[in-house]
Order: sequence, then structure tokens, then C-alpha cells
Amino acid sequence: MGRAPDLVRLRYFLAVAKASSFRGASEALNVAQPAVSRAVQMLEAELGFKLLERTTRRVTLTKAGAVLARDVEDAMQLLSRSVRNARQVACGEAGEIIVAYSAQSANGPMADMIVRFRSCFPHAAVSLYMMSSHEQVHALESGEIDVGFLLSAACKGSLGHMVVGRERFVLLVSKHHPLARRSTIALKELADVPFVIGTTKRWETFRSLINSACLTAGFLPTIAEEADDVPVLLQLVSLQRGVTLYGSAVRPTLPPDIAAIPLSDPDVFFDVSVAWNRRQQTPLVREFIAFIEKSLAPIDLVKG
Amino acid sequence: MGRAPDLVRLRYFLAVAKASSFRGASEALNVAQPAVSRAVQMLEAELGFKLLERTTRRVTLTKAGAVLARDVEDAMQLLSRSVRNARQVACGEAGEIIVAYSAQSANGPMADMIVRFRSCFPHAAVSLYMMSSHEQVHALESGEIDVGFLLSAACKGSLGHMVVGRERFVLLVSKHHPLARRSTIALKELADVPFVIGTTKRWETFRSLINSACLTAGFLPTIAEEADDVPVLLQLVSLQRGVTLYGSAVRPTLPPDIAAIPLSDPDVFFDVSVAWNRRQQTPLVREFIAFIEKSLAPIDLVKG
DNA sequence: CCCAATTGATGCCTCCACGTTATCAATTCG
DNA sequence: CGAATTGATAACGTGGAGGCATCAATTGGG
Repeated sequence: MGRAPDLVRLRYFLAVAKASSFRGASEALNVAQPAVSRAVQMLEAELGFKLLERTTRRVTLTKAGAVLARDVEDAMQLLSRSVRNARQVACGEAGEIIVAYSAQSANGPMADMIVRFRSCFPHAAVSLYMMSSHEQVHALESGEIDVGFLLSAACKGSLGHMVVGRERFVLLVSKHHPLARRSTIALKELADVPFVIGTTKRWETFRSLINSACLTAGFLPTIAEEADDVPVLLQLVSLQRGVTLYGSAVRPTLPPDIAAIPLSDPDVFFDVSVAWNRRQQTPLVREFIAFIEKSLAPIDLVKG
Repeated sequence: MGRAPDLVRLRYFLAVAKASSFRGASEALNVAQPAVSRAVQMLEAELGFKLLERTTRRVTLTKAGAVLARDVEDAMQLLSRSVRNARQVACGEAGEIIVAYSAQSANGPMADMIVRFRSCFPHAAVSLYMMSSHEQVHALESGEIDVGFLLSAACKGSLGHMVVGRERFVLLVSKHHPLARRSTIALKELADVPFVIGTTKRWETFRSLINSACLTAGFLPTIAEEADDVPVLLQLVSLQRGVTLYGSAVRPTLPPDIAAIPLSDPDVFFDVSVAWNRRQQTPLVREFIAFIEKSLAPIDLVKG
């Protein structure tokens, strides 16, 4: 009941309708003329009504045939659009990609990369979600996100990843704080300075980065206050409840009453990576990673 | 080259996508399982990219496969809608029909017939055009219109036609005219009364009807003034430039200063027909004529 | 008025494509 | 570890689509 007829027959019929001639259609289709005659006959038999009025000298469309030709042409166009679209998705030219980024990576080169990727892949739908490095690892493993910009330190073995940037720490202090006038500062000077810092799971990776940096300087930071998101953290710094360490890229976005003082320690830095799940790489994800890699190449050349 | 793949293969693929299983799909399709495997393989080979991820125990859609399944389903639905629509046109359930009607038939049973036809054939597009009987004959022969309501006297041999109503004449006179007080009038009383009447080609049929009616009463009407459309004709009657004869059904639409006086002659009437071109009857036209015929049956029963 | 030419339909033959059965390889349960 | 299920593969047969040759019918020209 109501199954669609063979596409070849429909194509032959359309060709006859366009050419108003079986012979002309057969030439346009590069087949022999009897094939076209039979195809249309079979189609009519299958449908149960006549599509063409033949007068051995002239071929005209039936009303029903005209309607069918018009509608079928649209449907076939939709069909080939479907195939083209799927092909684009298959080769990574189109599709959806869900990208996460952490607070620490947000101020780095990530934003620019996304913008340029979007303009290079106009058929791709890029969704962005803010997510801590720790959360991203789980989201990548469960497939909730396709790629993530996160702290390299958070990456696990099951994830593919690639370092996209190295960042030095800056000390964030209130401008009214005694340390605010310093142009640089050594990490070990902070041994007795109270810190405000995130302590929930969300901050796990970044906190352990700070801890290990402080440990190599010979102390463990004194936690004076805890905050769970960046605005509150900055608020607490403003109120001189403590100081905190952050990536240097945060500077352009700081409120005016907070100073960012570079650390003088040469080896204290952290890396930001783009990470992905090796097991579910869609073509578009591959394209995305390749795009990031290519974006990085000139940067590395400058450094090397 | 972007030709569309075989519909059967696409249907098989959709079935697998729905069932998430080759075996399940094969049962749903009532074919053996290898047929489904091969069909999907051929489809993938034809398209050039994978649609399904097989793990011998679980079948999942590729991103491209998911996109294709979604879009192809829509396209196939459109395709079967096209076929259904064409079938409706073929059996006369749907389609376009262009109907003409003359001034004399406009006030008869035509209007009601059109309304009821429209409600019985909701998928049919009925276009209405006002056209004189004379013009309708040409328009029917050239195929510009499908059917016409016109004076039976205008019908030629090449057209099929069917009488749908018989109408008596009424004399239209100004209410200030001496004859306005009469309740009936005999045709021969009008031998010396000046007429206003249409004289162009458009009025040819109706004028010859009036002429022959008058001739049987023993005179030829005196033409005092000519008018080419109904409002002007009525205007001239109002201004007492003359009287005219018209179908009695016009009465409900007359302006208040014009009286309609029935003729007492028993044999003076004219017939209105529905006419069509025998050579280009679309199914819907056949349905229309059959509908009119059926609408007429009860009327004839009452008369007979 | 008839013959040549063109057009669509038909008969016959071939061959590819699809479907079926039988079987294998791999994974999942009990 | 064996039973069962699932998808892939092999071998085989049949139906349908296309090609060739030909027919029937209409048209146009001499």
C-alpha cells in the first residue's frame, strides 16, 4: 500500500515530460528508446492511471501527470539534497560539534580559533559550553561534548589531547594590598600570605596546579577563604580576604581594583590543551582538531 | 555526480536505522537478513561513506547516517504524497477546474451548485470567471475554460452540454413607466415599445433569443438604445430610455426603481446549460458534470 | 496520391541485480 | 565453556531492465 515507485522510472518519466518526446528523452538519458517506453508503461501500470497522452506524433502530459512531474521533481531534489547534506557531514564539512572550555582557557587563543573555525566551516554548528577541566574529562568520556579546551594536567590517558598554549601565573591582589605595588614577585614570598581559592570538584585541577607550584617553592598555600566561581573569587580578592593565582591571560578582563603581578619564578606555568575522545571522533571533530593543529603550526615556528 | 540512490536500498537502510538491527529490519521488511546487509553495503559503497557502525552485537547510526535517515524519511514522505496527490487528480478527487458563467445563468441554480461542489470536493480548486455565452463557446473550444454555464442556444455540436434550468422572461421597466403597474404582460403588446438591449458580440446569443421570441409574437423589437454590460442596461431602463427582457431569476438583484413584469405568453422561455469540451475532459471535469447531473435529478423528479 | 521519414510500441534476447538458502565469525549470556 | 544470537559471506536462481530489430501509425514532400 502506497509505496513509492522506482526512482529510475520516475526519472525516465520526468525526462519524457521535459522533452515532450520518448525519443528525445531516451537520447537525453543515454538509453535506447524502448527502455523509456517500457519504463513509463510500467510506471503507469504501477500507479494505475495514465501520465501521458500519446498520439504517435505528439506526447502531452495528463493533468495527473503534470501534477506528478511537478511534485516528484521537488521530492527528488529534496532527496539529492539529503544525500549531499549527509555527504558533507560524512566528510566533516558540515555537522554539529559541541565544544567546552574552562575558565582558564577562555582568555587564551581559544576564542579566536573558534571564530576562524566557524568562518572556515560555515555549514558546521559549533556549540560552546563553559565547563571546568575536571567536568570536561567526564563529559568527553561520556560523549556529552566533542572537544574541550582544558588544563593539560586534567587530561587522562583515554583522551587524545594536544597542547595549544602555555601560560604563566599572575598573582591577583587588591590594589590596596601591600603587595600591589610590586612589579614581580617570587612564589616563595607567598608562603605566609592567605589565599582565596576554589575548593569544589570544579576547581580540582587548577587547585592542584597551584598546590604543586607552591610545593616546589617549599610551602603549601594558606587557604583563607573559598569561592566556587570566578566572580566571587575576584570579589574576595577585592575585599582583601586573600590573594590568588591565575593565568596571565585573565588580565584584560580584570576589574580595575585588582592588580595582576607576574611571578618571577621561571618554571611556574601551566599548559592548556584541546582534548577529545579517541573513540567517538566524528569527521567534523577530526576536522576541528586538524584545524586547531594547523592554527598552532605558525605559532610553534615563531617559538622554535 | 549527484544522482539519487535506489529507493529500495534507502528503505532498507531506514528500516535498519529504526530497528537498530539488521535482523529486526529484515523481519519488518519481510525479506531475508542477507538482503538487508547487502543493500546497506551497496548503499554505503554508492554514497562513499559509512552510515552504520556495526559491532556484531549492536548497530548504531553514524552522524552522517543519522542525518541521512532524518532527511531521506522526509523526502520519501514527500514522494508518496506526490503520488497520492497525482492519484487524486487522476481519479477526479482533486485538481483544478475553471468554470465560466454568463450573466443570465448567474442568478440561477449555478451559484448553489458551485458551493455544494466545493464542499464535496475540498481538494479541488474551482476558479470562476464571468463570460458571455458566446465567449464561453470559444473558450471551451480553445480549452481556456473547462465548463461553462451558458444559454443552451449558444451551444455548438462539438461541445457536450446538459440543460440545467429553464427560465421565463420578465420585462424590466422603470417603476415610473406606464407599464410598471401591470401584473403580467403579453409579448405582442411590446411591438411598439422601444427596447434597450446589448448589441455587441457578447450579447449575440441573448439578443437572438429575444429576437426570435418577438418574431413568434409577430414583430421585431425596436432598439432605442444599446448597452454593453448589465449595470448600464439597468441604468438605461431606470432612465426610461426603453424596456428590456431578462431572465426572471434576475429579480432579487434588481435596483428598487425597476419593476419586473412576467410575460403571459406560455411558450416564451430560454434554457441554461452547462457545457464542456468533449475532447479535453479531465477526471475532475467528469466529476463536475456528474455532480451537476446528480444535483439535477431530484429537480427533474419534482417536475416530472 | 504514394513513398520516405519519424515516432512510439512490441518481441526477443542477454545480463545484471536482488533475493534466498546455507554457512561462517564474533560476541554475549547462562 | 557451550548455546544462542547477530551480522557478514558464498553460491545459486530468477525477475526485471536494457539493447536490438521490427512493426504500426502519422506526417510531410514530391
